Amino acid sequence: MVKLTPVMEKFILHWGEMGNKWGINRTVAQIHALLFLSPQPLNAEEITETLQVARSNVSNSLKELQGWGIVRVVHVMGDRRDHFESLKDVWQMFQVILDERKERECEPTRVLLRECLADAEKGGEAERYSKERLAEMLDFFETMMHWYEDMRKLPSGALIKFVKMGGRIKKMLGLVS
Amino acid sequence: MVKLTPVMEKFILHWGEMGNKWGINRTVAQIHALLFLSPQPLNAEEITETLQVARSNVSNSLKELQGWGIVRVVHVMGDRRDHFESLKDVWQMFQVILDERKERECEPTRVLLRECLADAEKGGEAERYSKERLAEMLDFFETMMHWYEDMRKLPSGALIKFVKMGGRIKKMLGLVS
DNA sequence: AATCAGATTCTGTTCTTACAGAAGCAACAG
DNA sequence: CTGTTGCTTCTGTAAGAACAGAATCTGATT
Repeated sequence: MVKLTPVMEKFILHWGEMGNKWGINRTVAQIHALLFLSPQPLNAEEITETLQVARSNVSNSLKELQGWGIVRVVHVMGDRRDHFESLKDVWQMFQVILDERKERECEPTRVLLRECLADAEKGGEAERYSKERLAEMLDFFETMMHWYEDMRKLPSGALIKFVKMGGRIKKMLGLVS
Repeated sequence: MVKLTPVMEKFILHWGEMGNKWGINRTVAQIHALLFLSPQPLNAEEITETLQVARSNVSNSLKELQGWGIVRVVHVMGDRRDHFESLKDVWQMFQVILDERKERECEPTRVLLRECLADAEKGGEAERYSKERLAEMLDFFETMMHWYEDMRKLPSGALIKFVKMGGRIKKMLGLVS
């Protein structure tokens, strides 16, 4: 049985709320928070007891988290049960989440926008204005997604350094604009 | 009465689903999409008819959208009714949305993480590991939020140019790292 | 093969959120 | 002052998501 410290509890609850606001199931997020804070991998039973939710719920939530790629199964010697651990590197974790949301949500939107624009071609005058607006929207998506892919490819050290540069970017922009 | 073209309908429905996945009410997102695609501001009645939802629902959703700052009221000469229009500039629109989510969701998380770390100080050994993990998490939030604020401050033209540079950033990084 | 531990899937319940329609309120017009 | 228009708030209902517990499945052990 995992005894939650006050700090752990506080964070886990908040993370659940956060998840909720971003369209992620509350207990899924809580389990993620728990695994993130746990020094050792936990098995499903332990999670059940610690968070006081049904075993089945934990099972499904863990599957979801594995689907996102931020939790994985590990095995402990002499124990048949699956144990679960979260990615611990925060940068990597968010990168994985962003990758996933890009594929699941942005990519389909990009496709749809392209379709809409193609349809709008055939629609003549009636679709003129929509076409304009959606073209801008598509441009935005394309641009951002490309940009993300470029950043994504950087070795993670370089990326972090880059982001941490913050304000100094301005000067660089001066150089190239 | 606004007659939806096939393209408008397609986009509005998709935008509703999108919104949903990101924790935004489906009809709120649909109304936003409709206003985004509408060449003229619409009044509540027109929205009600076009999307086939209750008047009250439209009223509340519009308030929500105004709260986010991406829809505003305008008035038409000789018409007492409020009319509503969406921001039309996509870049500006997403900037506003990000600003808002940063304040509503990221900022409180940053605060909470700071609190957790302070609490963890007093917690002694029991909180050692949590402290480590949460410190990294806080660092991530601080870094990203600062970075966003820096980018945010750029004149929008410069920002767009910057993002559109995409891959060439790598070279610049080479320069400074 | 039978049993057991562990994990998943299924089913019905509960809780939440979204929503329609009614009622209420405010501004204006006659 | 009264009726009308438009908007918002309130209330009950309905749809959907989350969830507990039961049932089922898997595969390891004896």
